[in-house]
Amino acid sequence: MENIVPQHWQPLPLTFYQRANVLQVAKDLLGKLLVTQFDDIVTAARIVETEAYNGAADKASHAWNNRRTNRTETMYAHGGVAYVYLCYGIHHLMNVVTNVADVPHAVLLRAAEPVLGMEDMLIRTGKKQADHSLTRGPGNVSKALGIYTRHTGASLLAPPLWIADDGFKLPKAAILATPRIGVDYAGEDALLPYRFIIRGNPYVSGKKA
DNA sequence: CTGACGATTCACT
DNA sequence: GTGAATCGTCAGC
Repeated sequence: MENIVPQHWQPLPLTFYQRANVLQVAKDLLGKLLVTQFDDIVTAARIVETEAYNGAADKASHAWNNRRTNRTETMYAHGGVAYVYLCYGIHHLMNVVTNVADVPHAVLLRAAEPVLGMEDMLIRTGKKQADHSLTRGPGNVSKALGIYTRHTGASLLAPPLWIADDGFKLPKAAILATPRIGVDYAGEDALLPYRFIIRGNPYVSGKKA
């Protein structure tokens, strides 16, 4: 059975992504819907964990010190596109590029809660039964939604890959800021509270907070 | 061209 | 808690 994208799911506008404060965008992405549609297969999940990467000033970022390589070039695109890269040779990590062109801000999507297309997520991940691990952790999110490195640079404003607002309101008190995961190499910047989670959500990765 | 390694995950002790 | 999986990327020669 194929799923249909509800009409009231509105793609986030370019202005959402192109704001100057990547921390604000990372917070505002909580509660929004990450949606993919490939060959009429629709899957969607509500974002419950994000991490901000604050451009040239951020030692944890691929774009620290304005480091520019073939891989990171997408981070220098205008806000509103995807930056997807391969980690450990296995995992495809999905980021949202923010701000204007040549400012390499990005938000890593670390966890989500399945909303639509659970059956197809199970097929993609090879799992037999749904549990919280299905879309917990950035590698798992991409796998469940069918996102790969070939989607890097793709627009987030329309199918096949986009982020939508369905009217869901997240209470401000539900947002918790913590240090980022797996960035110990960044020295003091590893301590910055640039990770945002929905408090108590079972899909959030990492140890209990 | 070569070697080291990562914004991770999972199985296993 | 520990270690393997697995390959594109990047610095260095």
